[in-house]
Amino acid sequence: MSKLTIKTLAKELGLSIATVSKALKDSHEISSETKKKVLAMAEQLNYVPNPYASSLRKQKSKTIAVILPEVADNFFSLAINGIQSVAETKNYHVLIYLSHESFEIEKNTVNHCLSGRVDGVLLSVSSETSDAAHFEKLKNENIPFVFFDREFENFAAPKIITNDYECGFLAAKLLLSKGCKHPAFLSTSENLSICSKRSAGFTAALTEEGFIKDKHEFVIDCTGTPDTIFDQVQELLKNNPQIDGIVASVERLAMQIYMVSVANSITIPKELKVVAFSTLETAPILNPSLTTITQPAFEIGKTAAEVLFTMIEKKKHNITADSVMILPSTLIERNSTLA
Amino acid sequence: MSKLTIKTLAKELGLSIATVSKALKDSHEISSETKKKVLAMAEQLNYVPNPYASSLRKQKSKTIAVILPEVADNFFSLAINGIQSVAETKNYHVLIYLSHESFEIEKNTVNHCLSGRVDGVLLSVSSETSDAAHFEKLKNENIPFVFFDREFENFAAPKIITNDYECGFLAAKLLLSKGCKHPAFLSTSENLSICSKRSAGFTAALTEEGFIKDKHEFVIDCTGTPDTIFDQVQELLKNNPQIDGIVASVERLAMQIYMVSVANSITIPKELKVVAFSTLETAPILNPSLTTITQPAFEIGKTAAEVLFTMIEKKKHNITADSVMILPSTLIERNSTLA
DNA sequence: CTGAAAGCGCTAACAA
DNA sequence: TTGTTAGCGCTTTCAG
Repeated sequence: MSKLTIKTLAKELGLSIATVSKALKDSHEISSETKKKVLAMAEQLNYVPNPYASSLRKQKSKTIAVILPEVADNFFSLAINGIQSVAETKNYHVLIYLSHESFEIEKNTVNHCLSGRVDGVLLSVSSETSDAAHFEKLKNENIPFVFFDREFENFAAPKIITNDYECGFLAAKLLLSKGCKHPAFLSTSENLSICSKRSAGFTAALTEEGFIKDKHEFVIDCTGTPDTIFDQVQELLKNNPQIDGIVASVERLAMQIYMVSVANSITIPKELKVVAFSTLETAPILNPSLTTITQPAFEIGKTAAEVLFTMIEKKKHNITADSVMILPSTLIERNSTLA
Repeated sequence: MSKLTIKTLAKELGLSIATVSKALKDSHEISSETKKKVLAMAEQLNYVPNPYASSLRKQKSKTIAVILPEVADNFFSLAINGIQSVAETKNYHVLIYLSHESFEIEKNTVNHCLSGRVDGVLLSVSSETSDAAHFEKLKNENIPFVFFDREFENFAAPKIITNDYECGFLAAKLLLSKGCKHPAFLSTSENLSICSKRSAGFTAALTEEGFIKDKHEFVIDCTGTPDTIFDQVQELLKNNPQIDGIVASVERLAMQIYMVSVANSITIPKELKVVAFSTLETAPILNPSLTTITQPAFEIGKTAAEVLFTMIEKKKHNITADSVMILPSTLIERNSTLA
């Protein structure tokens, strides 16, 4: 099967390739007669234009990159869905890259985006990311990009995030109102914008109630691979039996808390109350049902994509601090925090 | 910032672009002196080659497409993870497309893959897909592709699937062994390979036990959007109080069964036993914990990608029926099927 | 070992 | 309204 290019079409039709090209894009300088013929022939021969030739020529790719830490995660799955939903309407293609929470990988991936491969980038930073030089490069090359969910603080770029601080605050207040005397905050990485904000809100609430002396009494950094989290949580609860309430900063931790409580016959909510930042669909049918702070994951992805396309289309790449959008999460009380 | 191409590099170094190009790919026909200089300059200037120029020239894209029904789904998230894990080692890029279970969208997406945009395609068919003409085109154009999880039956192509029939059989046997007299199978679409095989296994088990006259007594097609599934399931259970056991053919259905049982005070497992095809991480901490048939989702994605790359690399596109690989699922008994 | 030159398939001036 | 032509940035013969 010899390849089917615009040249083949042109020859077949007895027209020049320029005419065919223009007809294919419905240019006004082509007669509708010709257009019809061209379209018909293209249809018949099943012609599909080579996107790379076109990208090379036009210097744009109709493609965006989504760089995120992980895809096997409810939040990110939903966010990708949101992103796709707008990419589809724009006829854009979506390249997915996973950083696996690695700074190195994130940097390399961002670097590849400098090649013209993509017209824009959506990014949720890895937990290891400690410097913004790679983001700076994107900016210098004038490649539109938008942070979603996990931003890099102090770097000016559009950000679509949720109200993490308030929700941390709310979570603490909820636990206190339910009678907790020793609430703890399980963080994954204080390096992460979402975690540090959530824990700051948490701490603020405790302080407001006259609770805190030593921050570390209540905020525990629970780093480690998924495999080790169970052990860490178990250790923590064993060594600190006074803990009677926990805020799980991410979904993964909440599940491990439940696992540990099953394994150690800790009854939730009687002995331990739990509230989790989570988009788990199964929260209502857990044992006990789980009180969640649910992020608008789909909306965050969707909005981030919309902002990105605005930048791509308007070439208005200089949107900065003022374009931080905060989509609020919802606290849904369930049985894991019953008084 | 003027664009940084291989030409700029060449000028900067006082070499020809051909030499630079070869040096960049570590060609043996270039002296190591020159190579070193070129690499250094490329590094310093932060040169990133334009992938589209290269793709156009070489007629290959270093990109694969993954076409699947949905991404906000545990199974597919895990599968994508598996796919990415191998794409990364091959330095391939991954384009994600969602069919949203629509035949039309799937066809269009597959058509776009005919343009040379991708070197290969991984596909899990939509529930609406009823004909294979678009797959035939891929084959005619010699574009390697592999089905994963949801295949198109009677179409010869490599397929990485799980042992759906056996598992359907097993699920039925389990329910019967726990004393169920009226087990039902909740299908989403009998059009789907996975559903029809699972239900066939289910039916076979019942037949073997002398159970069945009318297939439709026990196999219920539960189509509809996620929103309506709750109502459908509720309706079903109300109208058929004799049903004392359910096999949920997909994860989504299992959750709705739980929701319905909560809303209608049906106690699982006493009044209703449930076993679900699912990769839900929260299965052990549901109320009650859910008996699952868990697919090796990551492995399926990974293996599918590996097979695809074998085809891409060996240009051995004619792998057919003999390359169907079956990765077995695991039945994990939990409290939702307690006798 | 290095360089000149052709061309991948398409678009966009510019001419006709 | 249609055609000619010059590249987009890169790879790859083929000559030197």
